[in-house]
Amino acid sequence: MAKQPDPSRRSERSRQAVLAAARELVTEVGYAKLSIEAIAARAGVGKQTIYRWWRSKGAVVFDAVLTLSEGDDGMALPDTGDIEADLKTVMRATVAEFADPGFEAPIRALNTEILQDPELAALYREKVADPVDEAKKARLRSAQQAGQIAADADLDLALELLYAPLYQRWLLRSGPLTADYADALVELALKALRPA
Amino acid sequence: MAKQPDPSRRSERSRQAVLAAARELVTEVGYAKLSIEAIAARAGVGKQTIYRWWRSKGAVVFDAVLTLSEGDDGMALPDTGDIEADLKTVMRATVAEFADPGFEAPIRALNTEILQDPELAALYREKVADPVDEAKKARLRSAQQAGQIAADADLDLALELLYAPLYQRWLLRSGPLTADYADALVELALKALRPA
Amino acid sequence: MAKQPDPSRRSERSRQAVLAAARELVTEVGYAKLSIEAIAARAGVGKQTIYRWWRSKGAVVFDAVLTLSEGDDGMALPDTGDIEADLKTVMRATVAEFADPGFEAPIRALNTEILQDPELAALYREKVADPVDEAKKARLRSAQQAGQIAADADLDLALELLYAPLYQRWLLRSGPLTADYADALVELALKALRPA
Amino acid sequence: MAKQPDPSRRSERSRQAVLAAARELVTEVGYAKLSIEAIAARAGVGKQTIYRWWRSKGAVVFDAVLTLSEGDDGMALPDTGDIEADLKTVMRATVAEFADPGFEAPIRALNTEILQDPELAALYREKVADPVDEAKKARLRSAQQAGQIAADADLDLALELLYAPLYQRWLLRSGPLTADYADALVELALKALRPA
DNA sequence: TTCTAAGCGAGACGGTACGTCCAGTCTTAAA
DNA sequence: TTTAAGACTGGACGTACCGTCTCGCTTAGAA
Repeated sequence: MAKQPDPSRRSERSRQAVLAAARELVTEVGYAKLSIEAIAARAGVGKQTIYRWWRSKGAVVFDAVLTLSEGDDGMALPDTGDIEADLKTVMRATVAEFADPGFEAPIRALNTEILQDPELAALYREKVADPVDEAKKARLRSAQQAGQIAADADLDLALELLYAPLYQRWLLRSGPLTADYADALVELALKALRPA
Repeated sequence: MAKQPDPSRRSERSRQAVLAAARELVTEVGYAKLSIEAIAARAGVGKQTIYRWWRSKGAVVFDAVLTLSEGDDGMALPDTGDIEADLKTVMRATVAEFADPGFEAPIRALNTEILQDPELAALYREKVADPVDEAKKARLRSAQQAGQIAADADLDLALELLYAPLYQRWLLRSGPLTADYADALVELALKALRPA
Repeated sequence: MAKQPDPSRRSERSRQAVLAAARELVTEVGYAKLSIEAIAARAGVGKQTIYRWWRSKGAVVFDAVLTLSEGDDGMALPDTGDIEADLKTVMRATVAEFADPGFEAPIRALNTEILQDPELAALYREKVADPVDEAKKARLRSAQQAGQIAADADLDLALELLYAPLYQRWLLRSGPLTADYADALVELALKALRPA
Repeated sequence: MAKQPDPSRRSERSRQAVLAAARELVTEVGYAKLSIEAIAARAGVGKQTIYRWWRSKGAVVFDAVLTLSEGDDGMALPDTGDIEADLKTVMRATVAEFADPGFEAPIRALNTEILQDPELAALYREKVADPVDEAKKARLRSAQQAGQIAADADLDLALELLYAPLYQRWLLRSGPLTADYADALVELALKALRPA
C-alpha cells in the first residue's frame, strides 16, 4: 500500500507558493499550456511537493481557484424585498467578474478540468456549487413567501433558467455579456416564475 | 511562404481513417489522453498526413465530431402546429443522444476544446451552432405567427432559456437528464415566452 | 564552521544496522543501484544518521566491507619454510573467497568506489592494502633469507607479479579463477624471483 | 515485442556529437557525475536519441572510448627480433598514455563500467581486449620461435604476468607509473618466461 | 510511356513535460 | 543532543508525445 504523507507536517509556505504560481500561470499562458514543472519552478518548490499533495494539474488549479473565492463562503444574496432588483444586482456582478481576465482565466481553466474529470466535478459541486446554489435558493424561497414567485415552482429548475443562459454565453462566448443582457435575462426568466 | 497542400490529391481513405480513429480513441481513452501519435498509429497513417490537413488535435476531433452529425445539415425541426409538443420532442431526442456514450464522449471532447480555443469556437458556431440555431428560431418564429409565443420575444434569448439549462446540466453533470426533465424545462420556459 | 558530531554519543546499534543493511543491499541489488535511502529504510535508521557519520555512499560501503575482514588485521601468512607451498595456500584461499557471492559483491563494490575516489583509495591503501602487503612482504623476506628468493629482488614488484594477475582476472572476469590457476601463477612468478 | 530502430536511418551527425560530448564530459566531471541529460544537452541532441541507440550510460561511454582507439584495430606490435626491447617499447607507450588525462579519464570510466556490467565486459573483451591480446600473443609466439621464450610457456598467463601489474598499479594508483617501472617489470617478467 | 512532383506510411530527429526516485538538508517529537 | 521519521528543494531518470524532417513508395497528370 502506498504511503500517505502527514498533513500536519505540510509546509504552508509551499502550499501558498504553489497556488499563487498556478493562478499566475493560468492567467499568463492559459490552462492548456500550464505545466506542473512551470508551477514548481515559479513557486520555488520541488515537483515532488506538488505530486505529494495534489493528484493532478487539475487539482492544483481547482485549489488555486477556490482560494480566489475564499471568504465568499457564508455569502448571502441581497434581499431588499424586490426579487427582480436583487437578481439583477447579482447577475450584473457576475457579468462584471467574467470581464476581469484575472478571474476569467482561472475560472475557465477550472471549468475545463471539471468537464473532463467527474471526480473533480463532484468535489466542485460539493465545495462550491451546492453552497452557492443553496444561498440562491434561499433568496428565491424568500420571494416565494413574498408572493413574487409561484409557490409550486421547482427551485432547482428556476435556478437553471436564471443562470444557465449566462453561464453558456460566457463558456461558449456565444454572445455579448453585458449588464443589459443580465437585466433582460432576469426579466424573461421571472415571467416563467411568477405566480399564475 | 509555406507550401500549401493540394486538396485535390488528398487521400480520402486516409481522411476517413483518421477521423474514425479519432472518434474511437476519444471514446476509449478520453480527450485529455488522446494523442496525435495514437490516432496516426490506429489509422495506419503517417503523422505528417495529419499535420498536413489539420492544425491541431482539437481540429481533428472537431472534424471527427462533425462527421457524426453530417446529414443533419438541412435539418428542420418538426412543426405539428403545437410548439410545446414539438419542443418536447426535440429536447427528449437531445437527452437521448447525450445518454449514448458513443456520442457523448466525442461531443464532450469537442466542447472541452472549444472552451479553450476561441478560433475553433468561432468555427463551431459558424458551421454547427448557427445553422442549428437558425432552424430552431425558424420554428419559434412559426410559433409566433401562430400566436403561441409573444410577438416581441427576443428569439436568441428564448433559445438560451430553452436550451442552456439542458446544456449546463449535461456539461457539469449537475443533475439527471431525463425525458421528464426535458418536459418540465419546456413547460417552464414557455411560460416566459407566451403572449401576455 | 560546521558542527562536528560527538562520536562518544554515537549509537552503536545504528552503526551496526547501517553496515549490515549496506552489506545485504550491495549483494542483493548491486552497488550501482544501492541508495542511501534504501540503506536507511532497511536499517530502520534516519537518513540524517547516515549523513552524520559517513561522507558518501562509498564511505558506507567501504566501512561495511572492512567489517567483513575485521579480525584479519594482525594476520600473518603461513610460514612452513616452503615459499611455493605457502603462496599456493594463500592464493587458493583468495580464489575461494572470490567464489563466494557474499564476499564477492561487496568487495567488487568497494573496488568500483576506490577506482573513482582517490581519497577513498588512499584510505583503503592505508587501512587495508598496506598492512596486508606488509605481511606478504614479511613472508617474502623470510624466503629471501632462506635463499628461495633472490636477495636483490624488489619485493613490491614481486608482490605485483604474484597478485596482480589474479586480481585482474577477477576484476575483469577475463578467465576462470581456479585452484589450478593459482598454482600455475605461483609457479610461473616464482621462476622470476628465484636466485640466479 | 519492443520495436527495433532502423540503423540505416541513423543520424551519423548525432552519433558523433553524442560520443564527442560523452568523451568531453567524462574528462570534465568524471564518470560518476556524468548524466545522460548533460550528454544530450552538450551534443544538442534529444535524450530519446541516446536511449534509442544505447542501452545505458555505460554503453555510451564504452562506444565513446572505443572511438578513441579506433584504427588501432589491425595493430601489430613491433618486432625487432629482441622481445625485451619490443616489450619495453610497448609498455613505456602504455605508461605514457595513462599519463594523458584526455585518455586516462575515459578509460578509467570504461573500466568502472565494465566492473559492474558483465555484459559490457564481455563486449569489451570481444571488441577490444581479445584482438589486442591476440596481437600481443603473436609477438610472444614469434619470440618463442626465436628461442627467447620457453616453448612450453602458457601465453595467456605470460600476458597477465607482463601486463596485470601495470594495469593494477594504474587502476588502484598504488604506485608511480614511469618508464623505469615499465622496464623493470618487463625484465622481471621475462625471467619467468625464458627457456630453462 | 516515361517523367516528375505530390501525397503517402514510416519513423528518426531536437525538444518539453511527464511522474518517479533519490540526494542531501531541514524540522519535529520521543528518548 | 542524538535519534527515527519524513517533508523539503532540486536534479536526473527513462518514457511519451510534440511538431518537423527525411526517407522510399505509390500515384497522378504533363511531357
